[in-house]
Amino acid sequence: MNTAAPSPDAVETGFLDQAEASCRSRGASLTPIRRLVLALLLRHPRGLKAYDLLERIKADKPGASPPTVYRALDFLIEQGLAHKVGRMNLFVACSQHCHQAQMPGLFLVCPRCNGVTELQDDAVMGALAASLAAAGHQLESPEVEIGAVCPACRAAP
Amino acid sequence: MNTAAPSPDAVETGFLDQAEASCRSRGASLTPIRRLVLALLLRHPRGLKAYDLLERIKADKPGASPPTVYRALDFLIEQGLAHKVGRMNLFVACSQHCHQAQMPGLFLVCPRCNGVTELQDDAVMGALAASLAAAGHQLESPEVEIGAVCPACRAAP
DNA sequence: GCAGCAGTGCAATGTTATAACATTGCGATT
DNA sequence: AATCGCAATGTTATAACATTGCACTGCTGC
Repeated sequence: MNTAAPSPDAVETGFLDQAEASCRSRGASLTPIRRLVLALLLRHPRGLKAYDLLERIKADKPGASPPTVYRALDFLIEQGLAHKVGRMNLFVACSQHCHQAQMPGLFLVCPRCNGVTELQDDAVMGALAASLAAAGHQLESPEVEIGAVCPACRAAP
Repeated sequence: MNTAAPSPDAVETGFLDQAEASCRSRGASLTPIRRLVLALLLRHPRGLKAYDLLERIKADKPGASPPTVYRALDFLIEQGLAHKVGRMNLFVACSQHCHQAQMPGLFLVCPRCNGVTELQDDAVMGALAASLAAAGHQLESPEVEIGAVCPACRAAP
């Protein structure tokens, strides 16, 4: 239809294909179910709950059950393609390159709208890592989740 | 028994009394149930799950039910006396002075042993706050929870 | 063929949290 | 004293989130 710019669908498909390749390179496979879950997460940047996801999956796969979703999510999280927002039992796609970059990233979770923003700030992360190291601790994962009210919700209280 | 140093019980009671006073000064009251929950949390620095707490409360209050616990926890959290570890659905007493200091504090949560360490690092927190502000966000709460392997667990894998 | 394994379907269950409504206890007002 | 108002608590049920265990399928290498 449109050759001037890639359509959103094309962007999504591109991302999925890339994710698939990246999985394969690690000996894992992005099966249809997993790909579907990832696609759903990509389409909902605010994140989705496991059971919302389940409802949506059922449209394609009527037999889907909780384990279907959780298994797919575990896989995606293992592969660095998705994250769980602990606070809210919310899952989001890691649409950014945080898993490509070596530097850990910040996840800003808005408690009002559930929006998740990924923020890259090497100065902060460097300071944080240094401080943890000084205390003998070691960052668990490259994603640090922080509760912070987003600009939109700050403006409209 | 021992007049040379305060016993652990005395320390705990002192802390509870202090908490009670602090609540009263804000027009809230640390009722027996709430005090009991706080005491249990203090005795378990690794944190407790809501239903573990419930079991223990039942020893004193056989009629206790889930809402009993959750209401007490909500209250304690509101008052800055306890904190929920989102990741693990774990509740810990805020034994430190993080609620007295103006500066937000870091909560280091070890994913292996569930231990929670409170860390005060103004440089990191300052940098973090500045970075968030630059992105238009605002820290939600003065407690920032971070998954980090603790020294003990790092030493003994 | 068929042993082994990753992925999936399915049922049951476990765990965490809240809704909804009734009741109690206590200080203030009349 | 009777009543009201209000915070806290009791009680029941259920919603929401997550896992376990086992059976089955389809593939890959022998």
